[in-house]
Amino acid sequence: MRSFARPTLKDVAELSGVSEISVSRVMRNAPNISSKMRKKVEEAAAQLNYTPNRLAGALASKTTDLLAVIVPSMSNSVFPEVLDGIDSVLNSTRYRTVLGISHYDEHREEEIIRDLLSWNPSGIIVAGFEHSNVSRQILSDFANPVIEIMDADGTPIDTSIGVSHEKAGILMAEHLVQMGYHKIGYIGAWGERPSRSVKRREAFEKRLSELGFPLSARQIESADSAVLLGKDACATMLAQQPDIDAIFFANDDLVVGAYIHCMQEGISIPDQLALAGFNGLPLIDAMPMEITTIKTPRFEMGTAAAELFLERMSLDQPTTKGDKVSMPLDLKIGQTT
Amino acid sequence: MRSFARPTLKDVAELSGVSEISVSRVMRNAPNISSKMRKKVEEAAAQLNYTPNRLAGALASKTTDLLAVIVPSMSNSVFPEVLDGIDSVLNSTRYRTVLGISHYDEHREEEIIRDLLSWNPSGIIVAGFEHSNVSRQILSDFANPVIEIMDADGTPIDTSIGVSHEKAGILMAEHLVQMGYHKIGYIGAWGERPSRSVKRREAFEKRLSELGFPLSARQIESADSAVLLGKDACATMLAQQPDIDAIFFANDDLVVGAYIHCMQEGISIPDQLALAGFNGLPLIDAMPMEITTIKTPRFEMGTAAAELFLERMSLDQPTTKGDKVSMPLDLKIGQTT
DNA sequence: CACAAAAATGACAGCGCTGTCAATTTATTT
DNA sequence: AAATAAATTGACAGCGCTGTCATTTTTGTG
Repeated sequence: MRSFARPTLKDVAELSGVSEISVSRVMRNAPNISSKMRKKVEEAAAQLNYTPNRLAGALASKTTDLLAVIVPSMSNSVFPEVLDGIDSVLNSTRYRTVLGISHYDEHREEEIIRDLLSWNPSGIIVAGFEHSNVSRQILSDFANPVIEIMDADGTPIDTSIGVSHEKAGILMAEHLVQMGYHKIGYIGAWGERPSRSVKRREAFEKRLSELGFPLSARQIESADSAVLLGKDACATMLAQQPDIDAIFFANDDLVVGAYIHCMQEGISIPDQLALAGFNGLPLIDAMPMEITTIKTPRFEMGTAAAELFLERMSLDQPTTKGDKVSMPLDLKIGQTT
Repeated sequence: MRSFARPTLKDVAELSGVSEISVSRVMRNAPNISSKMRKKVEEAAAQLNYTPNRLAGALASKTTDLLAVIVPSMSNSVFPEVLDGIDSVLNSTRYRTVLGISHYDEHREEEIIRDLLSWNPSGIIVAGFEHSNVSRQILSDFANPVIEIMDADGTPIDTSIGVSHEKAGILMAEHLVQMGYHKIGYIGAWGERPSRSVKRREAFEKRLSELGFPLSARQIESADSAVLLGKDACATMLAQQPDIDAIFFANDDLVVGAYIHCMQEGISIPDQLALAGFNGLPLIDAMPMEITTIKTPRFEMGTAAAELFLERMSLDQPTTKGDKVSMPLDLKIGQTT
């Protein structure tokens, strides 16, 4: 039995000679407190080193200052950046983040959703529109804001903030064809589990076909996206189809690996092979050559989601469903295409 | 007023015709429950789609299933990997992580500690031994496990799990001198705020001096460690002191930037300049050349911390202070030294 | 200065659950 | 079958706080 010998409201009330509820009001900065009262209570609280028990407060008020956040992965900088964005907005507020990592597994996501919601968070942020049916049901029933981030091509349960991966695919298809590449390959990772990368690739392929140059090679790795994986995948694809003249990668770490592979093998970029990535990770800024990519606003999706959450919390009707925010993509044309 | 029309224990109790406490027992898998009872209750719970309110449970039992985790940064893969490690252990348990990011700021760390502890977590994981006096006091008074991760050179408040940064500095000093480098530079970042990097550098410098080749150049950047920063910092150092023959970097992303700089500038590695990093980030595995670095067990520090936490929670006396765990470092000698 | 209105404070119940211990039922022993 | 032990179930209070509404004090007005 762990002991929390922490002082309670009662202790502060007794020491300062006022009622518990008044102490509660002072601690919460409620209105209509005389400065005399405030001073008395604050002194007593300081003397006892009192910290409110938020659990009790949350139970009594039926509101927690917790925001549940479920990310699919921590293995590249995408979601840490999103979390950083969320935190940057929340850290000056009373809200804290409760974290879950789903590892791109719908079933685990469902468990985590269930578990996190049992803490009665004031809202929940999840990635994408892809959830198990049960998850979707639970989230629909949840009385507080549900914010789906990262994607913009789909119907949100409540509110979504993200980018259009379809648009990204189309954008890149048009760019590559326009630059004169006709034998184009695609390399993905993670077994393409987040459906938004599937959407992106399919839109990419569709647009390529429309433009008359259907995809020449497609390779989806099951491992996590990583620089090394991109290097190997690129080598494999080139070995199988040496006539490929451009490759679009599902993530920037892959394209960096491919770039390094080409440097090592003396493959001239973009003459022999053009390379393009996705996300605009900080990593690519350091490469000797500017790498073509589509920048996604990861940190900003985090901040936007957190701000939207705060906004909803400040309304009378936080229950009112929100809408769908599509954030801009930025095709950064570098020297690799 | 947000409504949680969620069913409660009482609802389940009424539907199944038993007492609330029995429902509670079934939900918690308490011992001594007849299978008849279990079945009845579980059916009723399923029918109502009942989820326990952990807030109430936590208040009543004075134990939460929350573990507070405060990391200093999300801007490179170090702490995401640690979090991933923590999560990998915790996700099969009932414990959840409440996250705070201190941005290497003691004052903010203090606020976050205060805030997170008000949720009565069952434990807290913080980075390093460097805390404000108030933080240290609060953590000492905290009745549950306090685990300080990342470092091993210091006195833990309660328990620590980390690597010896002093040893790392010494290791690298010896390696570089042994390989024949005598004009050695050091490049750091983040304004060297986490004290463990200071310790590492100082041990490095001390050992170099002892070996007769004191540090020739030292450059501490104030920005966050990043590939691009390493590139620029390396360029600056070489411009100022072209005779430097080896550089030890505070983090691998810096060394990768420097490596790319050298490739771009035609500086031959390791003949003209030797490079060594720290951490063993996945990033360096993809470079055309094996980069010398000291691998730190980041994911493992996360798992070890979480396991230690679980172990403490399963004891009768989780209050008993733990000890100090020093995890091994791995000097990976590559082709850049 | 009397009186209404506004501000400040307090009493009380209860949020949804669990710890404790008592009461009941079932199993075991002689 | 009676007596005892063990397993199962329940009653009750209370965790530490806040919502609601009642009460007291202060302020403002004619």
